[in-house]
Amino acid sequence: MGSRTATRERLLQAAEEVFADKGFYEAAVDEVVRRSNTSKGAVYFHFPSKESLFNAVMDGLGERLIRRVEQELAPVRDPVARLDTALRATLETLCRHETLAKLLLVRGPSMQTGFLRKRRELFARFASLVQGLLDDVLKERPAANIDTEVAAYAWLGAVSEVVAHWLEAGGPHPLEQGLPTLRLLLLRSLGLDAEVAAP
Amino acid sequence: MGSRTATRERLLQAAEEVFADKGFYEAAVDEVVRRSNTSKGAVYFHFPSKESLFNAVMDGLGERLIRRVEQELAPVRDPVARLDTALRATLETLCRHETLAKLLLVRGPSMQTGFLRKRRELFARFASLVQGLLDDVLKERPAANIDTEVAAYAWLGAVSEVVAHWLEAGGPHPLEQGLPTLRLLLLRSLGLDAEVAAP
DNA sequence: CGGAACAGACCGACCAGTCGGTTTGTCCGC
DNA sequence: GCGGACAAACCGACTGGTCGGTCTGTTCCG
Repeated sequence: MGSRTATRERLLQAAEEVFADKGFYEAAVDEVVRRSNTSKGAVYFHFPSKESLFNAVMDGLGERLIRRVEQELAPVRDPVARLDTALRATLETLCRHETLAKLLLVRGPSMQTGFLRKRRELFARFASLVQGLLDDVLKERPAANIDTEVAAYAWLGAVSEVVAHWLEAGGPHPLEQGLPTLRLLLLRSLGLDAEVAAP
Repeated sequence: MGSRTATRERLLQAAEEVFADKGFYEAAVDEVVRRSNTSKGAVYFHFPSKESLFNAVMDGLGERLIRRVEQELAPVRDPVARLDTALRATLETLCRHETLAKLLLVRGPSMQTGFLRKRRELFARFASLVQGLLDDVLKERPAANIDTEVAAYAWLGAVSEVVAHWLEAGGPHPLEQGLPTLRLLLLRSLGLDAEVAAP
């Protein structure tokens, strides 16, 4: 039955859950063991350390998130629509996988020095993607002197915080209440009042 | 000389530094002791636990930040100018006190479950302040259907992320490059193109 | 039989918190 | 204006528990 490498997946799955609701430090390796019905031996057979297990989890989640967004982005050509799509896809993905969102935006930070590097990497990738979208939009619209690097990080932060507020404190739902407002703010901030009624 | 309560300040000061560059878990109480030239006894005389020491630090910083912004806000009457002032004051304060910024926006999260509550509290206070400012601006301008709660958190997130990116990765400086862009995005997103040249 | 994949008892470092003791300040009676 | 009694503030060696990581098996596939 469960091929040998399936154990690795069970570990990653369990680790994702445990890290998501305990954070790195408060999560005990033994808890991951319990929740995956494996053993300490299995953990340290597949991963050299707790930290590397964590990193594997984060890498997996980050990869999935970015890939998902890029996939939805692929068929869309119009720059404004691409921006729009990216925003929606990101919110959708984060809402659909609360574990991911919690780890990335709330619990993730609840970890050690090493995690900050991981988070930086991921945010940098995402930011550069967003920056590209912004550049494309602004290419033909002299929308004023906007530093698109700053703007990209600002938007990452905005989305993160809205989702985090929902996760932590039961704030407005990112998709239902959040998306319309964020969309409006985003388009407006780029000087695109006309496009408010796009698909 | 050093009155009794001065020790408490030394402890808070040292704790602030240590927590800021180690995070909660990687910071050892003994390190705080070393850096404050006191003793373990002093720590546990003034604070019942490591966590309460941390909370005291966070409360102090949060209080200072909010008070500073409210203070700068006090003499300003025009709603748009108030928004503008809040943005600038926040960025200035965060840049001037890197320790504060690190703890609040980067390292802070690197702590345990209890911190999330503290962070939530602080962000909630700040968000409600910002929401008030937004409401005032939008009161007489039918700037469309913006959920000001969402918008407030979005702006907190935007500012946080820009500052964090600067702290962590040496991104654009929040005041020099960040402020102009953030200001533009903010005003634009509220439909205020005219005011771009205010003081 | 050999080795890869796992099980789980065990170890030891690390560190928050304790506790008996020492110092410093304060207040009183004389 | 002084001793001494009491308490608040502080010191630092020690401890007790926790948890990441190891190590000695055991299983099972080829």
